[in-house]
Amino acid sequence: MYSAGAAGAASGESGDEMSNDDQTGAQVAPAPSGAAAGPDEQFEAAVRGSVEELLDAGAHTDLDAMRHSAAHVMAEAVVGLFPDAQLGIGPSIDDGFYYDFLLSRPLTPDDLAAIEARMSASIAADHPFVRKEVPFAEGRAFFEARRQPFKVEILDDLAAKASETGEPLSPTSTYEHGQFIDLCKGPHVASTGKIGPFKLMTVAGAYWRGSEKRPMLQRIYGTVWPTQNELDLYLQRREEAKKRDHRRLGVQLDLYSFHDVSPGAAFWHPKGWTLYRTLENAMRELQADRGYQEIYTPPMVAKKLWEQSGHWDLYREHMFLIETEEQTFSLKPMNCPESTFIYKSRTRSYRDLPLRLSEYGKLHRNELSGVLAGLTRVRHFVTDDAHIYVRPDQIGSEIEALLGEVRTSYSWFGLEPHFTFGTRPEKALGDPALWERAEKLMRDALESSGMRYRTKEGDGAFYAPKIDIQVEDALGREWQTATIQVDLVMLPERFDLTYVDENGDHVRPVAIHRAIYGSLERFIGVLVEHFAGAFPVWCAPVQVVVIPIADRHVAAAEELAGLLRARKLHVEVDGSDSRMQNKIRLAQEQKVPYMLVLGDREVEARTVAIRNRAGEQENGVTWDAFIDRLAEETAARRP
RNA sequence: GCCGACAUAGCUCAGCGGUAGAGCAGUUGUUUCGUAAACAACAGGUCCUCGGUUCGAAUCCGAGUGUCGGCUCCA
Repeated sequence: MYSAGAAGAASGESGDEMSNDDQTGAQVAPAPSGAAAGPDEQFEAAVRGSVEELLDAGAHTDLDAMRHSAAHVMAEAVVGLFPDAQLGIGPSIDDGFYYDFLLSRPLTPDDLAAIEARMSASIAADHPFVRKEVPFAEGRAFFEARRQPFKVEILDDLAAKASETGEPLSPTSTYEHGQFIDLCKGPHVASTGKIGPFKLMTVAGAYWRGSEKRPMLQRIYGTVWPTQNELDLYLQRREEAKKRDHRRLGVQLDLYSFHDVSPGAAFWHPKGWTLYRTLENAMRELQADRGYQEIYTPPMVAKKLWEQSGHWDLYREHMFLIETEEQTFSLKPMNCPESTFIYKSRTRSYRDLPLRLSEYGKLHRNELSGVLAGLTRVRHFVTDDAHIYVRPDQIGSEIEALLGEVRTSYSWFGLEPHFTFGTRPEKALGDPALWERAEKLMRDALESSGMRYRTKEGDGAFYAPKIDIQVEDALGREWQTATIQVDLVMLPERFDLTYVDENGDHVRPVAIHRAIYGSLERFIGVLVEHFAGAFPVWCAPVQVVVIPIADRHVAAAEELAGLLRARKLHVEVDGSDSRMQNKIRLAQEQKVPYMLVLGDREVEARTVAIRNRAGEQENGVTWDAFIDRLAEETAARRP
């Protein structure tokens, strides 16, 4: 919205919303429609808080322009209620808009209602949006006089930038509607009457220019759509997402819970832990097929190891420290450094490589209290981690194979992985030349694999460039899960790893860090929301509920359950004295794939009446036939 | 960590200065039932914690803890 020379706005994608957490991951913004990236395309975001970012009101389409116009109308309403309000920025975003304000007091829900009422009045009045351009100095003086220091700051930044590049200073453009005037580059709809049905959603804090060193403003989020129907659909979608919230379903399905005695760590209930182990074991099987060897290393490690690995310098703030007997230890935030002890426990030959060491290590990261969120952002979690030591010539084929692991395991859930390549970050370990080499190796592997990926510069781990994998859930939200990193720096150099090559020389191996689920915790959170709790048969914590119709059928039900358990299938018997209808209702609510009804007919014939959770019915199936069918379905791991 | 909101029975929530309520779940009894809720009785609470105001606090105020919505961060 801010005036002048914001041609670079198109780079705004919402890439700056992207997370680069590699193992716990964080939710990433839905991929912007324009961001479909082929192998050659770069994915670049405006630097957070930069003048480019501030200038980009996100108004690239007609809908964006309307949303951005709604932000102006909201600002008009807020200024009406708070004449001293200082205005930040107010761009359009996915599904709506926001505007940031510095106000004399915190906003309340009542304020939101009052703001909405004023907005409606302004829209009804159908004020035209009028663009004006004035010379820079005049524009600056105008906002200075109106006591809008944030606007003045933006203008001063523009001036500074212009004098740097030697370009002429563009005139200041403003948009005015009714009594309200704002620094803005546009575009806008013709008049306020063109703004569709809207709703203010929430108030939140937001640092000015995204910097925790700057003042915190109050941000109001709103949504606006061309038609009432689209607004209703959007609100319905949000309701649907709420119903799928893994925090809510975790309680409903008795999977896990959270307690104030351990913020950021899940308490796994029997059913949740069954799911957890099922996923873990599926991955173990895949790893066994690929020649991984599982290890286990201590969760608490002395400081000197972290000094050697570089974590002490670059990662200490996220580590839980423990002082004992005048030594400092840390709960490990990553598994990688410890695997080197196992690597170094004997002299390695080139014939030993690739050496694939997997570890389901318990990790602790001291995340800020404010970022914790259910299973998706935790302080304690386990990754399906592995460190693969390879010869340089094996990197390409290994990465190829790892990408195959991702495809295979994600197909168990019907998830379609997306790939992002992250390069050397600002805070990075080691020689830039090594980084360049590692990046080239990874890029080559990606290119030769022929798959689509996008690049995010500076998004690598502090010790290695990485390929991150995101998945989209059933509601189109993207989550970061897996990661593959090619490390020439931390493990090989800092821990002085070598192997003996064909010539008898001691040379450096390359360490590939990889996690396919990423954190089990996070992955399960994503799965719960993706499936809305109705897990595929193969990993459902309860695959079958046997429902005896009357007491006299309970013994047979237990017998059938015993046969199922003997095949490692997860079964429960509802032997309560509830009526059958109620037992079915409860099993439905628990999203159990199969309900087996046992009455006189079935017990006599040793058959079952099958009802699946879609409500489909199949009668007279023999016990053996059902057991074989379920065992087959479980082994096949179909989504 | 920062801004704001919220915290009442196992769960979902009502009550918002005058000795704590509902539905579901639980227990017990009756019922033995054919594809999404049988009937009844009973039991269940330091109203998050600590402090303050008040004759009196679940209710008002302050601090702490946790959670939620964001921001920042995120290997």
